[in-house]
Amino acid sequence: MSTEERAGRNFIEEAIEEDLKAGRFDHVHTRFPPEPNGCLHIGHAKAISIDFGNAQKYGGKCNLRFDDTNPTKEETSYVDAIKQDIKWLGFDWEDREFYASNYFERLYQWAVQLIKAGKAYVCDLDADLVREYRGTLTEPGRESPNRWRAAEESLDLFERMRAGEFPDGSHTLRARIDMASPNLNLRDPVMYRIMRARHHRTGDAWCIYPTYDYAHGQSDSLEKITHSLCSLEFEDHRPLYEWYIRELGIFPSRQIEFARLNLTYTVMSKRRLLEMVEQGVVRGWDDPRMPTLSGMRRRGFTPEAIREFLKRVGVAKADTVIDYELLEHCVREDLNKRAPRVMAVLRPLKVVIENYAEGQTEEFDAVNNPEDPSAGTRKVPFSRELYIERDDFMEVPAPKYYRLSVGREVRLRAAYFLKCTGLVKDSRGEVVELRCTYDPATRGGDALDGRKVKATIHWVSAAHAVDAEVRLYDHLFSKTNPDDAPPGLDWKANLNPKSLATLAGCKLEPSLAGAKAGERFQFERLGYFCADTEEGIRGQGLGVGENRKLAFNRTVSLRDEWARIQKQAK
RNA sequence: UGGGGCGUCGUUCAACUGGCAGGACCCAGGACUUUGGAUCCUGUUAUGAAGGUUCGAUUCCUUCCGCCCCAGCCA
Repeated sequence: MSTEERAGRNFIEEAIEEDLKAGRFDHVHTRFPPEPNGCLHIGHAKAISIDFGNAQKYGGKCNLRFDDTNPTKEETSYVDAIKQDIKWLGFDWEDREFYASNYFERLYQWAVQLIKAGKAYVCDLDADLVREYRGTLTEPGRESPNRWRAAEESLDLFERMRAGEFPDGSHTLRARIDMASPNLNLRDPVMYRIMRARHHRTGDAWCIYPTYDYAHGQSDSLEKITHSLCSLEFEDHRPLYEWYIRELGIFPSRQIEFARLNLTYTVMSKRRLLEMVEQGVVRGWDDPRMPTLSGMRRRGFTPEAIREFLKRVGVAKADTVIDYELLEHCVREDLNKRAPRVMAVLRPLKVVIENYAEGQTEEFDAVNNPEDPSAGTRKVPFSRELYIERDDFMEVPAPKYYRLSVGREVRLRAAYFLKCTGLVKDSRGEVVELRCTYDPATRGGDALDGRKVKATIHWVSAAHAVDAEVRLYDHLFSKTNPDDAPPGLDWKANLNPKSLATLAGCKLEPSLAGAKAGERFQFERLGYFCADTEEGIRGQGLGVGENRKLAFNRTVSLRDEWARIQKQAK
């Protein structure tokens, strides 16, 4: 292996290669182990790409395993959503869809084995007492009164726990390890708790459920996972997983921990995302402002852009907060290459071309994508009355503003030069219409006399335009770090009240009338937009039939030099 | 205070394991442009601190400082 190949390798890849070289494993088998208690977010996408990515890279396999050990929080609907998201991201677990709940009987038998070996016991302490006996960070814990109870007695009690003889919370099965361990996870951790809850897969078959800590390592072991990749907070749990594996004498996976992904201007914990969903701060898990994969999908992000983003983010052990701008950069880069250009006027201002005959129409060929000649051209209708963007006209032009103003000439994209000759105001003094003239000699956008214009603006023929609703999204939080809240307030105080702006009555070029849900476009000079999948017509795309309602979500704006200049001027 | 981790440009990842600290994003200039887009060029800024070993330290040693995680019958 050349030095070039070695360089740039992350620490997980180095570890895997060491293992392969040293013969600790002769292949690579990983797993992605979500709990079906919420939807996947971009942080999970990092884990997915590490788990599936390393399997791919080393010619191995990656399992999908639902860690469903807590029936009070888990639902089948989340299982389905998670599967959909992983597929969408572009990864495939083939037929290896597993559940920790598949192993309940096996885990139970192992627990029995540990009890018989004197390594586990039934404890009668309730939750409060268990906590009290555990000690603190600096003081050792105390032994449970039942710690040395005979194995036969524990066995009997454990069987009766399973049989449903005891009320919820009255007993637990605990591993007998070390109440004085500086690692609290080793102070006789709970293996089983009594919980009368219907499980999404096993129904009412069980009234005792294994804890995650008891189930996880053995699940990996059962699946012969070689490399169990997880996030940093489980580092302290590794000695516990290894204890179970050792005591049971079963296949030892190697756990390697990496830092989770954080993004500026957002929160990334399922608990908080759930809270926003439940409190109606957002419209659901797939609200386009959410960092969930379903939200990002609806927003218009591509799986390719997300994978590229993750690649650039890298893998390390230091806590990280990635600039949201990097994500934006990656979508723009991807969509620039693939999204067809169209013209859409979000805040319409009417233009009447005085020297263009009433009732006359013509069509122009507009380039679909200057980055991709094979994308071809389309027809765009033109007529005497147009809509242009309000922002593309200034009654009193600011310095360095070189769009339209009375007396100025600009180019209408793919059409003609247009000169503003006057304006019409309403009773409140607001400009409601521009009077203009066009130059017939500039058809297609070039002046034969060689004269130049400083700006090219987009437009839509009023008579041919289709109406749509367009949603403009901004950061969900107004601070880069939502936790940076005033004294006494929490992260919710930093919710951005302007994270959603809904614009009705937007005017789109007619080619957009048949846009299908999920289709992405560049609205020229504005940004990338995605036809919404929720509103409009279920399944068959938008803009047809009785339910006609076109709606687009802004994925990301184009980089905006003018906005920068304005900002600097302030 | 116990244990486990982590400290390299503003952000993130590198530096072939002792040899000129590099890339990407961001930012600032400029070129080009029928998108103030894209593209291209240029530029600013970093090894947490102090000692030590060495011809030479981001890398090895010592001490210190800072940040994150752990006291669920959550995962």
